[in-house]
Amino acid sequence: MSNATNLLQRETHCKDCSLACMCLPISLHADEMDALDRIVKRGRPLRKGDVLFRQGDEFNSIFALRSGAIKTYGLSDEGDEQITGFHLAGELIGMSGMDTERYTVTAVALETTSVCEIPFDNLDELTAVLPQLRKQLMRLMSRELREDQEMMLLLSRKNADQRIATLLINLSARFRARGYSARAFRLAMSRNEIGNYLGLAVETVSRVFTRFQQHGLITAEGKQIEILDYIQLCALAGGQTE
Amino acid sequence: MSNATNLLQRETHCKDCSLACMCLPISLHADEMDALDRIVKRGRPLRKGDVLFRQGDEFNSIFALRSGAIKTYGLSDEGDEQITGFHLAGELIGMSGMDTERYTVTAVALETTSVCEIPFDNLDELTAVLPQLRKQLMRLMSRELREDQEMMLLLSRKNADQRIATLLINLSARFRARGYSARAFRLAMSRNEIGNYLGLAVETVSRVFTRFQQHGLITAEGKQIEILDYIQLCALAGGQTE
DNA sequence: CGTGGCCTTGAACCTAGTCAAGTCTAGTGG
DNA sequence: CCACTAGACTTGACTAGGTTCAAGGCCACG
Repeated sequence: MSNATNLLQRETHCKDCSLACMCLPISLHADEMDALDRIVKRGRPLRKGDVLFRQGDEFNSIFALRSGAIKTYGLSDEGDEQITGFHLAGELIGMSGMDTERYTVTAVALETTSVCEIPFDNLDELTAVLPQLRKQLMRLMSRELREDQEMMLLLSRKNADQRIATLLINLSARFRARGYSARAFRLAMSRNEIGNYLGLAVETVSRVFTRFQQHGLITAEGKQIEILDYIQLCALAGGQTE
Repeated sequence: MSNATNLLQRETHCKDCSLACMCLPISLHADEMDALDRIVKRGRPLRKGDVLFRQGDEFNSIFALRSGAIKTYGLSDEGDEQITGFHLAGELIGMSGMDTERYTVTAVALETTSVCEIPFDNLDELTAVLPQLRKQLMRLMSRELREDQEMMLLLSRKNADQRIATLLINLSARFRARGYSARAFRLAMSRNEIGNYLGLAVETVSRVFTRFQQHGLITAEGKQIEILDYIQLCALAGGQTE
C-alpha cells in the first residue's frame, strides 16, 4: 500500500529473483512465470521473532522464503516446542498443512526475513495448466519427504557428535548453494534451538562445539562458525566415528 | 496373462475396492475413477520378502497397497538398513522418489501383499484434468510429511516405553480404520524390525513388551498382540510417563 | 554498571545399548 | 511323526553416552 511496499513489490518479480533456480519457477517460460508472479503476494519483511503462521491456523497459502531464516516447530504432547526444521532462502514452507486444512507447525523468523505468499487455491489452479509447475511442486514436497527421512536416520542412529557434524555440513552446503561461503557462516539459531532440533540437551550441544574446537575441526565464536577440517567433519557426519 | 491374473484384474477395479475411501480415488466420480482405473496395473501378489522396488531403481511408478504390509528402508551411511515406515492396505508408497527420479528407499513385503502400480507419468497427466485427484495426491504427500514430523518427535523426545506404546496405538488405529479389530491384531514385523524402526535395540523392545505385560497393558504371544488397557497405553503414547 | 539471557563447564545419575547366555518357535528332512 | 536346526525372542549383567542439576562466565542492552 505504501510507496515502500510498492517499491518492494516492483523490485521482486520471480523472473528477477536470484532464487528462482531453486524455488517454484524452475523451468517455467517467461509467460508462465508471469502467471505465477501474478498470484504471489509479497508483504513487508518479518523481524526476528515474528510469526508467519501458527500451528492450527487455517491453511490458505504456502510460503517461499526470499531471504532470511525461519524455524518451524510443533507442540509435543507435553506442550513444549519441537523444532521440525530450519529453512533458508529459496525454500518452501507450510506444505504439511495441505492435508488437514490447518498448519501443522508454527513458523517463526529467526532473523529479518522476507517471504512470498502463494495462495494455495490459486497455485492449485495454475498447476492444472502448467505441467512444469506441477512437477516442481511435487518435487519440492518429495524432497522434503526425503530430507525428513534423513532426519529420522540422524535421530535414530547418530550420536551427538555425528548429529552436530551433520547439521554443520548440511548448513554449509545450503549456504554454498545460495552463493555464500561454505567455510564461514553465521548460525541464525541459538544453541538451545540446535539442541531442540537435533534431540540433544543444550549442554551436550555446547560440549560438542568445544570438543570440535579442541580437535581443530571448527572455530566457533558465538554464532559465527568457521569450518577448518571439512573432510573430517564430513566423515563424522557421514557416520564413521573417525 | 494367465486366467488367474485376468480374474484378479477383473475382480479389482477402483470402484469396487473397499479401500477407495482412503486411497487416491477419494471423491472422484464414476467416470473419473474409470480413467484412473485404466492406468493402474495390477500384478500378481508379492510373497513375504519379495522386493517391490529397490533404493536407486529408476522411479516410474508409485504403488497403492491393496492388501498385506510393506516395509520401506534406506541404507544408512554405515550400510545397515534403517526402516522408514510400515505400510498397510490403502496407503501409497514410492512418492519420495519423485524428486530424484530414483527410489530413495527399498520396499519389501512383510507378508503376502498385493499392490496397484500407478505409472507416474500417466498419473501426472491425469491430475491436470482431475482437480480432485490432484488434491488427493497432494493430500497424501502432505499427510506423509506430517507423519514424518510425528516420527521425528517420537525419535527425539520419547523414551522406549513411549515409543512402543505409540507404535501399538498407531497400528491399532490403522487396523480399526481398515475394519479390523483395534484391540487384537497380529504384527507383520519382527521385534528386530520394530527396534530398527523406533531407534531401539531388539533387547529393549523385548524388555518393554514384557514390562507392558507385567503391568497389564497388553498381552503379547509372539506377534499376536492384544491391548488390555487402551487408555493407559494412549496416555503413555501421548507423552506423560503415567 | 547492572541485569537477563545465552552459553559453558563440572559432577552425579540414569536410560538404553552391548555382550553373553539361554529359550522358544517354525520349518526341514529323516 | 519326531528330532534337528536356524533364526527369533527373552533375560541378565555390565557399560557408556547423554541428561539433569547446579554453578559460574560472557555479552548485549538498557
